[in-house]
Amino acid sequence: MTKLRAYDCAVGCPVEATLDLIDGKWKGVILYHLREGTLRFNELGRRLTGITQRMLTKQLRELEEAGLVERVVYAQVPPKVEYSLSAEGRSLEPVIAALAAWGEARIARMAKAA
Amino acid sequence: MTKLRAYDCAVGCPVEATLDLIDGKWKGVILYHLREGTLRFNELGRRLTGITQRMLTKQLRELEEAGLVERVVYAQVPPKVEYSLSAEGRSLEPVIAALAAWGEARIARMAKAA
DNA sequence: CAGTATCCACCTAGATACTG
DNA sequence: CAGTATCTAGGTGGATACTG
Repeated sequence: MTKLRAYDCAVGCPVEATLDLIDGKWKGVILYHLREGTLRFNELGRRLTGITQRMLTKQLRELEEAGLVERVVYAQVPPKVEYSLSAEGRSLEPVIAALAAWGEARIARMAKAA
Repeated sequence: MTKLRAYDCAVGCPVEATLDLIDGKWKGVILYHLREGTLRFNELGRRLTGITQRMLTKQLRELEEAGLVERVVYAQVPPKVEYSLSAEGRSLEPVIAALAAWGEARIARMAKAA
């Protein structure tokens, strides 16, 4: 037993709750791109450098399950599937914007340091 | 080759840049707790339900290397080590606050839905 | 008190190939 | 077009024991 004592999880957990949803290299960026509007599966893929179809599918399913993204399938051939932010997802926009703004400032600082 | 084409990484990457730094279940929460002031190693540990010493050490080292957290060692027995936000870390406060605020609202919504 | 040192199970995510 | 199916290397993080 080296596990540290636990006595106040509630404090700070909201941060974790949010991060859990937008975690993992892709979700935040997906949300970022969907802010601008609806995108089809491959349109989104093209905006996410290096992601595989498998990963994109997985991340979108998780975002959908979290209620942040909506998926609309058009019954046609060739298939057409559109992804967009749900109301809950749009409520995250200020958070995504904060992440983006800070990231930009940080990148600028790093560039200047070099 | 199923990897999707890449042609505009720069867009949205700031989000990823930020998330990379506060990623992984603990860092965001650590930053959250350090907002309130300097904390010693075990004080911090007690606030992070279920974290092991190994993990806490690792996360703190990474935050330190990212320049977000400062570590001050007092040459005494028993040891005393204090952690606090650096200036760069403090610049993240609005972001952490946004994450926390949204998380709280989300948790409240979920509670009401049940 | 504030860590190190090991060991290990699991998961993540990439590569690749195939399909309705 | 929008996925699914497999396989797998590597990393993440947990458990546990030990220490200056």
